[in-house]
Amino acid sequence: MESGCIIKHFESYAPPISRSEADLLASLEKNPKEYGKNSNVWCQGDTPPGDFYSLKQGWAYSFRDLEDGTRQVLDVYVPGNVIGLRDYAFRSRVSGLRMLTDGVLCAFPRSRLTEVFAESLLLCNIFFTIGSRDQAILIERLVNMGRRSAREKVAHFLVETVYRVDRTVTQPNQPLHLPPLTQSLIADALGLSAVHVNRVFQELKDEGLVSSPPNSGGVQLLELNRLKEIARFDPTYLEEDIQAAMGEAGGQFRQL
Amino acid sequence: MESGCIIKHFESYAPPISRSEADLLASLEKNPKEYGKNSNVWCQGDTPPGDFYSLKQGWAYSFRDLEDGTRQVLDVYVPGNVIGLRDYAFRSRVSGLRMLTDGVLCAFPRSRLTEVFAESLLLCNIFFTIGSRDQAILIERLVNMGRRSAREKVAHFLVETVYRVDRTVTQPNQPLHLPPLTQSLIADALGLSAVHVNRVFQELKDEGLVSSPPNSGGVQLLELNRLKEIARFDPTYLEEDIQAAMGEAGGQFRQL
DNA sequence: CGCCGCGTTGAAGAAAATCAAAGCACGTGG
DNA sequence: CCACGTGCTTTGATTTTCTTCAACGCGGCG
Repeated sequence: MESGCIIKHFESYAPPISRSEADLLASLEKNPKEYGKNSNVWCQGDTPPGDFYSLKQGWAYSFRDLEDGTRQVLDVYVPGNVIGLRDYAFRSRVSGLRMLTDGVLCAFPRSRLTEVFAESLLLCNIFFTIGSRDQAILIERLVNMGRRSAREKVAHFLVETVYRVDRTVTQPNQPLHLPPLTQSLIADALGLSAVHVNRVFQELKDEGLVSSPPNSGGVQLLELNRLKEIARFDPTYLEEDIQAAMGEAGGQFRQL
Repeated sequence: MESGCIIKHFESYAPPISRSEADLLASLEKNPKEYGKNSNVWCQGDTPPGDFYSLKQGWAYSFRDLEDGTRQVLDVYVPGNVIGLRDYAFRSRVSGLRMLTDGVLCAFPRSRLTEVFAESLLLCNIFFTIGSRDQAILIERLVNMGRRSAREKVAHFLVETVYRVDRTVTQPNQPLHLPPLTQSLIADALGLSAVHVNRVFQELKDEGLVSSPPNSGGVQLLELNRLKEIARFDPTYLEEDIQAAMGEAGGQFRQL
């Protein structure tokens, strides 16, 4: 994380980044702040939606609380993710953000984003890419929730999550490491009841596809390929490409 | 539509638009093309994802086809909407786009967008606002699908759709006019079976909340307020605000 | 006319929710 | 060290919601 988590993450979009733009990105990581497990970074309805954040360490998730006491988990974030662009156009937060574990976030004010747009066309494109990717993930979750069985939903959610973790934080030979997702969080993400998620888990455990060692705090995926089959998982929606987005003009910089 | 549907739509985000920027926007409406009802504008997987489109006339929807023959409808578009930003970061289309009625679309190439970013900070912000709004809509659909009953889902979907139509195309004293949504399209949008959607409709009709005159081709909402209650509809997520997004620097232009 | 897409209806069955209770790990305070 | 509370998981019994299958009606259109 030493060289800047955002930069590391963005390099996966656009490997060759200029020095000045790296500086620009680094400036977005100026205000690291620690947040405790289960603390709210912001709440839905907060006004005005002040800052964006980059997640430097730990896991977080965004969610909506409903009038009837239930909630919908919208997305789970891994280190390197940029969070809060979603609220860009609104007067108040459309969803809450809460820490899944202890972690570190870097805030940067919304107005700063406009400056970044003005200063670098590449970064403007990168942020657009992030927005596009965020939409692709939401769409896939929509498909998952709308047209798949509980078993498929759970498998898909797990596989997607390891994929996303893998992209940014996995060390080479570590086993696939998932955040400490509780079953009721998964349920709230997939529109299921916690009880039913548990039953699905039993099934998957009996088949030897996942395990949940009581102490390690989370789930382990034992048979990733089998789970992908069950989920009919197609990772296309996670494989964005800033080069493609910018076309032949890919390398061009904005004149300052 | 004569003065440009996009412009009209964007003025609802940011009323005072400069002449040069209006020209820029107008240039995005240069290639109107007609599409027949049920024709595909593009298909999921099409590569590369060439153009964005603005919907000038008619209705359209985006969707994903699944391996098992089912499909998930992702969003319904009304005139004035900009469609396809979602694919910005990808090598191929993540979803298909099909016409719900005869209509007119204006294409503009992806590369053109980068030029627009370079030329106008305001427009860059506007496109960012569109992306943010698109996300908010997807999130609301996620909530709808995950944590509401079929009755609530249908009510919510209908109310949202009239709201969006209302914003851009409704004439003052016309009755609330919906696109000709088939029940199975609604089902595919909400993750329900067409049969069950039909039963929900029967219920709503019996209560006098909606009607479906056989010839008018669609649904009519008779008791909007009652439907909003049922759906627990909160329009916040449709009320974006470019001014807020740009902050105090709202009026500034990029130096060319 | 006859086909086709869409809406409607009924009956049966599957998937998931709900309700209720108990177990288990972990931390906290006595 | 042990008792206790708390949050999460597990399990069974029951009920609800929604799906599936199958059939029929109905209007438009070649």
